[in-house]
Amino acid sequence: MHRIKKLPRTFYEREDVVNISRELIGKVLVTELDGVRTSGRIVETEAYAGHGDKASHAYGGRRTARTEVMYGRGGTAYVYLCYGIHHLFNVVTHGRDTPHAILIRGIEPMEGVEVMLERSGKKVFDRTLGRGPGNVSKALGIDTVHTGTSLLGAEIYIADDGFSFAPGEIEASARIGVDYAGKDALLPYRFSVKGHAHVSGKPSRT
DNA sequence: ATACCGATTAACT
DNA sequence: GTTAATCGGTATA
Repeated sequence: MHRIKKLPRTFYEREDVVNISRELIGKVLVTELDGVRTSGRIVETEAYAGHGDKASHAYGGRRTARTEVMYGRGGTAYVYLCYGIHHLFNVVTHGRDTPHAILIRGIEPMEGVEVMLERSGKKVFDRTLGRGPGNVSKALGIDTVHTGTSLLGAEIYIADDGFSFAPGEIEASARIGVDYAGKDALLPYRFSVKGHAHVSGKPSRT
């Protein structure tokens, strides 16, 4: 039985959100809601570097009821609704008053596949389960009521099960859907496992 | 109060 | 490759 270690507060409360973003690739995102446990390995992430990052909701120090969570401690969930339909799950990093966050964009389903299929309204397992940020939340049962939830608690957390991808399997690229961010849209803040089926976008070639 | 828009997805042509 | 769906957040008055 492999041992699973929940990531500690110190993992999240560090300065370099981009680096943390890369480190999250290969970790396991777990939700345990209403006694039902579902999990998946993170294969795609994007870093949002707070006030200095035009693509971030907290750009320029913007602070509203929605983004308030990002100004809290590292190790907190920031969930919001996009396009009125999709719940996007983010991990808040850095300490108080520095609104860094990491969007989880893709997971490879592990435990509770049946439940995830049901939540996603799918009949059979395929690559779209857990592929793309909206689908990640749907599969894991995360929605906006979970914003502000501590990742050190029992409901939602990220763990290290000892597995890791080889450095060469992880690639950096520009973030998705942030064209409005000008030059910040070009920053290589997106990390993904090369050619992995549960990474959004076209299959990457080597 | 009202108006515009989005860290997307799925279903089209 | 293109586009409709859909509604809370944010800005503006």
